[in-house]
Amino acid sequence: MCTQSEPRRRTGRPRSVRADQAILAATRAALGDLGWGRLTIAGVASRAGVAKSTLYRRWPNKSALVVDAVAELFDEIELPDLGTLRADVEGVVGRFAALLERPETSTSLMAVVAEATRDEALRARFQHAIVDRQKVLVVEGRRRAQRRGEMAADAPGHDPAQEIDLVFDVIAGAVLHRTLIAGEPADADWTERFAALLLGGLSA
Amino acid sequence: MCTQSEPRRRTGRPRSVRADQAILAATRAALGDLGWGRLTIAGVASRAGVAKSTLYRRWPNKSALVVDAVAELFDEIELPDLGTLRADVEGVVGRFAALLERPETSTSLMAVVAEATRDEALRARFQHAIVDRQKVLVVEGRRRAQRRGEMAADAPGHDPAQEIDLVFDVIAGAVLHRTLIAGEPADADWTERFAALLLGGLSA
Amino acid sequence: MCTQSEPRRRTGRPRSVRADQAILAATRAALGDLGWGRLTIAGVASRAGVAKSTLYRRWPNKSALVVDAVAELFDEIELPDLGTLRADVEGVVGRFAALLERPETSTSLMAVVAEATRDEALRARFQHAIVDRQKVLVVEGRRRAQRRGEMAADAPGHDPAQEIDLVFDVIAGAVLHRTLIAGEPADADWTERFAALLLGGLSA
Amino acid sequence: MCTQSEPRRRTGRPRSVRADQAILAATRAALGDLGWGRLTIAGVASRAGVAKSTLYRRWPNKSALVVDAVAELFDEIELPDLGTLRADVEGVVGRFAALLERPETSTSLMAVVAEATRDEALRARFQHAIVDRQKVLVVEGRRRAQRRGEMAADAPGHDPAQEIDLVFDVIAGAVLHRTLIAGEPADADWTERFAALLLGGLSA
DNA sequence: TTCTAACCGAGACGGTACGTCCGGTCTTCAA
DNA sequence: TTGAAGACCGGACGTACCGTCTCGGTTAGAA
Repeated sequence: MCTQSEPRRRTGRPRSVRADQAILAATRAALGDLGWGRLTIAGVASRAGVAKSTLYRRWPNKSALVVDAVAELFDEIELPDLGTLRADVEGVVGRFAALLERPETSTSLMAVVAEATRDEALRARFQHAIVDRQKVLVVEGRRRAQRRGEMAADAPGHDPAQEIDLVFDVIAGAVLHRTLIAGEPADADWTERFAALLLGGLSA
Repeated sequence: MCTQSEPRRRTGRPRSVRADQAILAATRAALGDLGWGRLTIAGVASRAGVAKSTLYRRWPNKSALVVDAVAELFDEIELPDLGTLRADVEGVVGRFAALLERPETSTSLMAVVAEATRDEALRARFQHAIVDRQKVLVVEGRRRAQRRGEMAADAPGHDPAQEIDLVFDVIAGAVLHRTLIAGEPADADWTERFAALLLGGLSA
Repeated sequence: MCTQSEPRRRTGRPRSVRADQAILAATRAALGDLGWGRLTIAGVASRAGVAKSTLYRRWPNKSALVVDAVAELFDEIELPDLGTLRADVEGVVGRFAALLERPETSTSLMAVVAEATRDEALRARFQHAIVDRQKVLVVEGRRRAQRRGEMAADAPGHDPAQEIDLVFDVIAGAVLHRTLIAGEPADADWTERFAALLLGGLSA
Repeated sequence: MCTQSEPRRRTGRPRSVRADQAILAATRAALGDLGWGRLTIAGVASRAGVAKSTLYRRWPNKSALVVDAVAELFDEIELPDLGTLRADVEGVVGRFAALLERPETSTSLMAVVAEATRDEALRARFQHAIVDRQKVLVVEGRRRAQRRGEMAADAPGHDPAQEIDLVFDVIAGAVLHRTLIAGEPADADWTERFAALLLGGLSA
């Protein structure tokens, strides 16, 4: 959501919680049907059964709305412990790829990134709502692998942040490129070969 | 260019060659200044000192124009033989990163990808003008490494296309994610660590 | 006021009397500052230090509010006996002109008339609150003139209503046209010449 | 029309003359159907079969458009020589009243006056397009009456402008008040009595 | 005194029109 | 035929109000 961080006022009619959800759902539906380019604020409001002004009271523009609408999809990603590091990697790749293949995601993710290039506030919102939410999966997978003994524990004076970022860049970037730019599916075969490459690199 | 493949007519006033270049240059300048979202056709025409109709005679719409304008930037990438596979990998990563950090590239590349999600013709144009042009660098680098003996030669009945695609996804994807999505620079340190990871994976 | 004629309920918190006056005064102030076109209900409420709902509980819409706000100004007009018919005519012209030259009157009177063209209820309210209140001045002035012998008494079987209406149309219309449409001041000179013309016509 | 006074450029596609007329006609139709308050720019454009931007290229806002649309109606008023001053007066009163009783006129005239109170440019446009156009009728009627010997010729050193203005205020104002404010028809009977009053005043 | 109905402020709600902007097409004249 | 200029249609944008509504809280008069 957009303005929830503020210390909620207590006077006046409270904002409709149903409207929030209806708008976000309508946004995702519209993205799936029309894509980013054809998506219209008025159209979203209409789908949501809500006045345009109600929508603008919550989000300042199309980009911010879409970020929040898509962010909710990323909440769904979880990584159950699949027993081995290889399985965990393949699992997260599969889930991320599945997400990117949904029409509402693919069309909007890149458009938001493009907008964010010029809009610092949007970039921050995007980072917080989507990117950071993904990175925890890498952190968690790494912790498990260390617990299982598949990876060495962190050296005492060593910050693993750089390594995590790099692995995240490689995983997320590869899936992104495969599905959205190369336009090929990240199917089981590709996933397996990618995991082999990554694990080989990590163990070297 | 867009319509050059057609069999040029002979009658009437010939098209101004200067206009072509002026339009593409103006497009890149406008992308750098304004980003994809604020770029307007009329603005580009004005910068180029050209009428809108002159522009539309050459490109069917905004996306196609931007693809061609950006594609020219990718022509600049070349990969001189740096002596070792590791140096070649670091070289191509560095060049690609430098390209993505130019404002006219970063803002437009993702926007075009987003548009291409819904527009098959645009996707094809994008593939041909940008993606394929990059992939040859991987093919070339691989050939050199084999010549040097750093990589095994292709097995007789084995098609290396899959392997090339995967490596391309990893390289391009990682740089893309690092620079545009994570918003961090792909500096020398990151590049070195990435190359180590990739080469480790390849040799495993 | 608007809803005062109804048989006041007895229970519950009574309406604030101060609010009534504050709203009407704020309306006149806003009319003077902004004119009819820029006047907003929310703005009036804010000036009056009152909530919008408090305002809507009393008046059904903008037009009705403005009619009542302006009507109070017309209550101020009185016609002291100035000794002669000519002086009385000049007196009423002067007072009416002074009223029309106040910014809150000039801007709103015509706008209300325009609205009333389409709204029968508003027209009735306007007639009662403003027009009729003016006409009595003509009636009173005529009675005085007859008493003084400046005009002949009414013939027994003759209804003077038509004559009164006509004179009212001429006086009010001429001042209105002079000040609001021609945009010229109804100064002493014009008033004198107008009175001469009217009295000439009446005595003929 | 609005921008005709400028020295017409010669490059580019010329403005559609049909659009001008279609827009003005649609405005009058909409005024008649809906009145000033409900009239919508988009609605006018739609009636005229024209894009909104085409309309805004010609008129800056609703008021200016309506002034021009109504002004054309005033062009229709002419005063054929009816033989006597009395007949001429009754004639012009009748025509003016007929104009004010048309729904597109009555609803918009006062609204424009209201707007003009705050907008000097609009006031000037209104003066030129409507008020001045009416006043010539008084000038012309007066000239005829002098030619017929019904009125004395102008004294050599005397400027008749003041007298003309006054008579214009009385005629136009009375009809206006009768029809729009009092809301009574300016029928033959009223017209006759008004003419008698005015002519009595003029000859006195 | 307590109850209670109507009030009050604040502000969100569904609507609707505004005036601006831009995309892509068409029309004119000149080169 | 191309080019420059600019009007054309269409339609989304984000803003501003309207008149209604829903909150929590207040304030008399009735019980």
